[in-house]
Amino acid sequence: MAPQRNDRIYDKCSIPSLLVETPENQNQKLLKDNEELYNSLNFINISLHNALRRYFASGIFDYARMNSEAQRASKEILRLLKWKSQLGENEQKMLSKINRSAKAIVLLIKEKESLHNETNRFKKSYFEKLHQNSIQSEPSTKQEMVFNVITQNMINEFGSDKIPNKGRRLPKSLVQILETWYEENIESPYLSEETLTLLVERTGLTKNQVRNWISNKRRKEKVVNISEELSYLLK
Amino acid sequence: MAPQRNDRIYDKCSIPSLLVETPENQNQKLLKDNEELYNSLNFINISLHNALRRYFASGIFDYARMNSEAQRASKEILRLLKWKSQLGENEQKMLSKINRSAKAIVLLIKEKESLHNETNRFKKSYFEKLHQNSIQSEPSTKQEMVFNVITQNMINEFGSDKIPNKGRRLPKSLVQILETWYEENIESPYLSEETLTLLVERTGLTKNQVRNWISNKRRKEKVVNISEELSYLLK
DNA sequence: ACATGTAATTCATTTACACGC
DNA sequence: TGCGTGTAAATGAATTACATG
Repeated sequence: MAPQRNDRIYDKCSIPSLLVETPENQNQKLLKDNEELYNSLNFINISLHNALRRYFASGIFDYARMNSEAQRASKEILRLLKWKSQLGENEQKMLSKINRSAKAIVLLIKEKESLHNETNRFKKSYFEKLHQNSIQSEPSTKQEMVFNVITQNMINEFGSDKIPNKGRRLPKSLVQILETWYEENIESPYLSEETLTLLVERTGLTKNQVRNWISNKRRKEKVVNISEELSYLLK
Repeated sequence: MAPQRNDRIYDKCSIPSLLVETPENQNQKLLKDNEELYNSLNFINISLHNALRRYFASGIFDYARMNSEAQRASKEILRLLKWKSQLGENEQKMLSKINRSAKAIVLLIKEKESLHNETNRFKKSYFEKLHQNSIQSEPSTKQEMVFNVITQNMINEFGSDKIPNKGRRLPKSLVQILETWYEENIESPYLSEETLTLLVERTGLTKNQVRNWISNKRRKEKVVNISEELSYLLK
């Protein structure tokens, strides 16, 4: 009934499963028609695939390289896809693989970005508090190191500092947790002290953030219900 | 197939048809329960209805008054509607009537606004061209007069001046015309010289605006089609 | 703690225009 | 040329935070 927004395709396929098959070995028996298009697509697929494997092998997230690789791939694909009527079955399958890899990369990038932002917020409040004027938060050239050093717990501890976050989206994964709780308790979506603590633990958000989210959610549902109600009689 | 955005409820009921019934006479036989709520709603309905009738009787668009009246009504309604379970059938019907009137008023306001904007653009280019420094476009306190004085034709004639309009929405009614043409010619949505002239006449837009719109529409459809294609194989 | 109002922000979409073919 | 493509600017709806009673 309630309009859910989070049905994103690339959440459904796990990233490790993308890496099971090595793309170079697939479909060695090629086709006559569209051979060039197929080869171009295959090349893109391999390069994306390698980018993902590189990351999962080394654990190092080369943001700039991965980003540019994904960007270039998606532009190249759109360039190739001038006329969809030209696409054979094999090209479609290859596109599907490319799409999955590219979206996995985008997903990774976004997660890193949001974690990077939270990291900066943490660093800022941390340094402002303890070393008021001595240590300036060093210009972070190594995003991957920051990512490895800051844990969720550390963010939780310092998350209650007053850095206003008005309008800034919460990470989708956290919203999903809240959304799930709300749907499960749709009959009476109000927080007890225990559920509040539980959700604070699960999400790493502050009490106020959880309370606000649930409150805003109740309001949203209400508005949706009312206007459905009203428009019902409007034919 | 193509996602249409323009299915707005209040486009379906013509405004004059709203004015056929005089609200004071309806439903004189009242109910015991919720009597107070019903009376409040009825009062709002009457005031909105009167605003509309005032406009259609006199032809004068009292923007500020109508706007504030509609705003006040919608706030009052939301305040009354704290719990939808308290709504009886009569209250729902009354809400339906109120909703129709309020939306008609909002529609009127928006149309006036967009016409007012076009009017100002016209005046600006007109005066800049002819009376470079003598006549400054007078501060327009009388929106309703401007609306009555400027015709679509006058706007057409001066619409080809170079006042960039990037990102500014075209009036919905014009977009509807282009949309209709596009759907009718979906098999080959390309403009000949004659169809271009026809659409320029019908919409009052410039040749370039029509060409741009159709071109942007082709691109949009293509992207939609491609991603449907891709997501199909993604399960 | 809640409903409600509303400010600040973001995101996808709309329109306009530049460039190369 | 008109076309496809890239992209800038603006919009408007949705998201989050916070104030009030």
